[in-house]
Amino acid sequence: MARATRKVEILHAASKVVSERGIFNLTLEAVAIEAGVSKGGLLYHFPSKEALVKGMVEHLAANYRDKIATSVEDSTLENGKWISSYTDVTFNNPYPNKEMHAGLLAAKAVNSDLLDPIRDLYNEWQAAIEDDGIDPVKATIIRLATDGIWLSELFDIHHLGEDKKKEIYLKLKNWINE
Amino acid sequence: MARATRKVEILHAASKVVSERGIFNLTLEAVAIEAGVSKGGLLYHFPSKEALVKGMVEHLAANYRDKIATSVEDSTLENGKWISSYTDVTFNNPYPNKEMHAGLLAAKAVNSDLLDPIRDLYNEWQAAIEDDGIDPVKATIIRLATDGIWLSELFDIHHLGEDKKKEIYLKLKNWINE
DNA sequence: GAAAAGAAACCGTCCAGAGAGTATAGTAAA
DNA sequence: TTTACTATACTCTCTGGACGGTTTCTTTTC
Repeated sequence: MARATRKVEILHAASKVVSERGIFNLTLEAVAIEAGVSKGGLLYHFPSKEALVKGMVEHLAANYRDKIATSVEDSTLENGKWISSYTDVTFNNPYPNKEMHAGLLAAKAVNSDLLDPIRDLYNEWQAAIEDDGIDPVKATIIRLATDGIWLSELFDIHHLGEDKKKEIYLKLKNWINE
Repeated sequence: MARATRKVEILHAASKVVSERGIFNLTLEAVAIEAGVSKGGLLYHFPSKEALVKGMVEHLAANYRDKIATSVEDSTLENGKWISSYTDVTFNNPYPNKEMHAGLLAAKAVNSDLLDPIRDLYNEWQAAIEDDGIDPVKATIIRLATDGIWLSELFDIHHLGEDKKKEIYLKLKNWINE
């Protein structure tokens, strides 16, 4: 309805196509149909496929950044705000992760330069994590372990059960304030 | 020359194409040229694109499994053989990782079922790691952290410097025997 | 405040190019 | 004779993007 919404709807549709049908099915027509828009309408908003994927990445990067930033602001911790927020959001927010998966795969496939917004994100977070009031090596390991779960979910390679995942989450969180 | 070699050469060529030019350039013709084989010759060995990607995944899975198995056999550790080997191989072996990246991306793009050999690998390793004589949660976290580095290298998102990477490696290795 | 004008947000078709896979005829070596 | 190819040509399908509409909103003018 509102105008900004349509673009976002299209981006969600694109993510959905990638998630459910794979990158090779990320065609303009498939996205248009999924979004309930004609091909012409899609191209009005995103003049090329690359522009569409760029939109996906930028959108999810902004989204993810906000989530983490909000979590950091709400944190009452003395030390380890950033790493704690990163772990919380990434472990407990299946939605942005799904979009992230689709966006990453699409960008990697279409044009690696499109990953720049993600690179910026990671540079910011890595810097914050290393200046988070706790041992930077420890903090980085916690981040990496969090990303490790991500990798296996992205490729659907190995799923730790929910219980094991929780154990790991708790151990990591606990380690922050050790 | 030898018959088994040609197939392997083609698989390497395919990985190279994916690594250097992205998944969308993984065409039969591109692989054939890269491998120094005609398109007909390529199709003689791999009758379809899917068969080619299947070959890639199976080859790298076998390769990776061997590397880890050899490392485990050579290990003199009482406890933590598996997790230690996994970390060693993954940190210090850029070659199988590059192939792994290409194979994963190609399989994910073409047909997720092709990832089954990787799933088998991970199931085996996860089982071994949980029965490795050390706290299974700790061992799993070490594995995940190792995979985390992987993720960022796969997407070329963020590179810890070699020095930081080494610090992390040492801390993880040290943690095994703590 | 109604009508006209213009911009924004779409729709639907067409086409050129590319790539997967087929077909086929031939070659070299073991 | 079989295996392991080369080389070329051809079919068939799909897809990105161009293009020329049409409708809906917004603003201006009288």
